Amino acid sequence: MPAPLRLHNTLTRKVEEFVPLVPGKVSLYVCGMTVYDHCHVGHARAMVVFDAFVRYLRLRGYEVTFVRNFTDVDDKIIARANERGEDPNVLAQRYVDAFRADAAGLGLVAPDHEPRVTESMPEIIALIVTLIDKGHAYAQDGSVWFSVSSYDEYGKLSHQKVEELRSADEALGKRAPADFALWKAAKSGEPSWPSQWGPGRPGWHIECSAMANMHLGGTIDIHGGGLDLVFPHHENEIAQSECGIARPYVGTWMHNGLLTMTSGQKMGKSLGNVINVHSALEAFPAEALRLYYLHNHYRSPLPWSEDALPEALGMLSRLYDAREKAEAMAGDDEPDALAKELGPDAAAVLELGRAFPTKFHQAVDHDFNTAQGLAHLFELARAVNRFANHKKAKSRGRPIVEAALAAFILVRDAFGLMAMPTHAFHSEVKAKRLAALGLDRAHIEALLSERAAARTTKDWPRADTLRKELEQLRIEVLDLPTGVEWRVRLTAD
RNA sequence: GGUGCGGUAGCCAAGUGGUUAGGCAUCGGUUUGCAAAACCGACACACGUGGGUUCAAAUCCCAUCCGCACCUCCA
Repeated sequence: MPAPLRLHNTLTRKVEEFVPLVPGKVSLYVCGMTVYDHCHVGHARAMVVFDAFVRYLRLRGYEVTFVRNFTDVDDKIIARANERGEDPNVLAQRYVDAFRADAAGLGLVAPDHEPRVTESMPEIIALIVTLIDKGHAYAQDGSVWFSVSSYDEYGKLSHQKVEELRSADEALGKRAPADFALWKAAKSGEPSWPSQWGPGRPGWHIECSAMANMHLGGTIDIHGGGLDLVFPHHENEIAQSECGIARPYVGTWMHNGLLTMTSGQKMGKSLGNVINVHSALEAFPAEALRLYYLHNHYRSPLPWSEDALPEALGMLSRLYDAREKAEAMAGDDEPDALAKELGPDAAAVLELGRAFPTKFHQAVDHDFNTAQGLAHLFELARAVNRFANHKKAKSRGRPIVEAALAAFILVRDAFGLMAMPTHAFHSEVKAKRLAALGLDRAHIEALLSERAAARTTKDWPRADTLRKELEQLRIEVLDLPTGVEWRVRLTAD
């Protein structure tokens, strides 16, 4: 039996027990990208949060069917293509490819289905026909509109009142200001598909209703997306689906908070303050982004700043280094007796490691509180480090840290963090930081070997001069018992 | 104007009425040839403000101030 979870439901605005329609199975639909530009670090938050959520559900024993769409026909795509004198389909495909590269870079698990609007046209048209037949929609001059007044629960997700809504697309043949397009009559030069109302294309919201139904069936357990989609997108999806397919449309609505700039404003394409995933991944490992997202609660706004990724990378290094110390320990004594012999720091690691799975799940089962789950891991890492200072830890400590090592594996499986061997992590960090700062590896290595030579002759002044020279290049030299290591400093000067 | 979310130490931040969450920064100490990392300690009587309920409030209630988002481009 999968573990019981509690999730915040936007519909009720409460954290409630999650009960899937079919015990043990979860159908999950997440709104994907509208492919008219690169994926930025705000999109990536939604992608990573739901990626980790899928991993966690599976770890907890649920059989998950995960669908994430591409919206590849849309006003914005057409507008962008016209600006550039490019075919909209070619432009959309280019950004689909770019997204796939970013998704791979971020280490996202592949959805079970990744439907595209252009490949779902018969289902979309069929749904519109049903809505017209049932009296929830009307055709006018080659377009089809959803009649909001035909659905008296409209507004239940976003708590908007129909009378309060401003109107857009006025004078296009709508009967009421709040009505929204299901099908847009083609204008010249736009991509279009034949239909009984004439050539045209789907409105923005209908595709998700149709594609969710195609791949997951009438009622879906969880629908996710960014908070900014609550209105109008998800509100309209509910109206379309509940009038045309099934009620309820969705059991639990999950919305992630938005990335904000330090000024408090959100990051948005329209504000021109975006950082692309691609450039973030050139300078930082994907796990640093992942940790940055997951060390906050998914529903909170998340401030972006220059320091966000360096700080997250520092935190990640801390975890990797603690794990490495534990991995390096040997010994095969009976753990409880050994803990008694080695003292309170050993006993603390043993106890924290053993308690970890319970504490971790308790935190994360409660509305996916990844921040609190990770806090427990940091607590454990500190205990490991403290214990590792003991003289006998390296030769005999392995049984003491065995449970702590299992904790790192648990977090890896749940969140996709700590998935690399430590040396691979550090060499990826080095490569990316060197590239980002434009540093020359050969030059650094020459300075390092010169310093090594000075140290063998105990020429300390020369060694220190070289250390300072390297420091100015942002290279930190570590004289470890196992040999000389070096790292690229993360923080700004 | 309408609908929501939020204000927790220098900064970010979790908190599900009852024992120092966590991270980052700065400053001391241990350690180190010098450093770094790590550990220990300080910053720390933290919860926007004013009332109320309670044996007990960051948490519940009322009022109030401030910030942000959404109200047909948005993850």
